[in-house]
Amino acid sequence: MKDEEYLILIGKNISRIRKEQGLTIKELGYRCDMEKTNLIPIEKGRINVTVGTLIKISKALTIDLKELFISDVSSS
Amino acid sequence: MKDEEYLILIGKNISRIRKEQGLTIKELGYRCDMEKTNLIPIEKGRINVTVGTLIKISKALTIDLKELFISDVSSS
DNA sequence: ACATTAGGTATGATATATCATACCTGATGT
DNA sequence: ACATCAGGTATGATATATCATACCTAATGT
Repeated sequence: MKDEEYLILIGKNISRIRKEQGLTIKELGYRCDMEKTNLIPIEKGRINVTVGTLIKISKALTIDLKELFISDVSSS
Repeated sequence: MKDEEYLILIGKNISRIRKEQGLTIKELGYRCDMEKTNLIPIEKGRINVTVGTLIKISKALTIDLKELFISDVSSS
C-alpha cells in the first residue's frame, strides 16, 4: 500500500465515521478545536496529518485511534 | 490515554521493534531516509510525528503501520 | 592512548501542517 | 428572491516537523 493510499484510507475512515455519527465537518471542528480548512484536506487524504491531530479527531469521534487505520470496511 | 502517552507508546514500539531486528538508529535512518536527529525524539515520543513519517518507518521495519499503535507488548 | 560506534543534544535552515479569513457552489428552506 | 448551511478552494500567517551540521558521552576495540 502506497503512502498516499494510506492517507486516503485514514481520511475515508474519518469521513465515514463522522457521517455515521451524523456530524458535519463544522461540528467535528468544534469538538476537536480544528478548522475545516484543515479537516477537509485531511478527509481527502491530501495532507500528511500528524498523529496529534489524529488523536484529537479520534477523541472527538469517541473512537480508538486504531480504528482510523482499518482497511476494509466491508470493501465499500 | 493522553496524547503524549500515545506518542510515547508509538516511540517505544518503534524502538522495541528496531532493537528486535538488531538495527541501530543510524541503520533505520538509512532505510527510511531520515536523520537520527529526527528519529531519536520520535522514539522518545517528544515530537508530534506525521503519519507519512510513520509509514516510512514501518516500511523500513517491514511491519504494518497498525503495529506501531499496539498498547501492551506483554506489559513490559 | 587512540579510533570508532551508538545514543543523545543544540542550533539554524527549510518544508509544511495548521490556523484565520475570505470567497464560491449547490442544496434546502422561507 | 433571499437566507442559510454544507462542502470546498485560495491565500497569507504562524507553528512546528524534518533536515543538516556540529558536538558530547559512554562503551568497545585496537
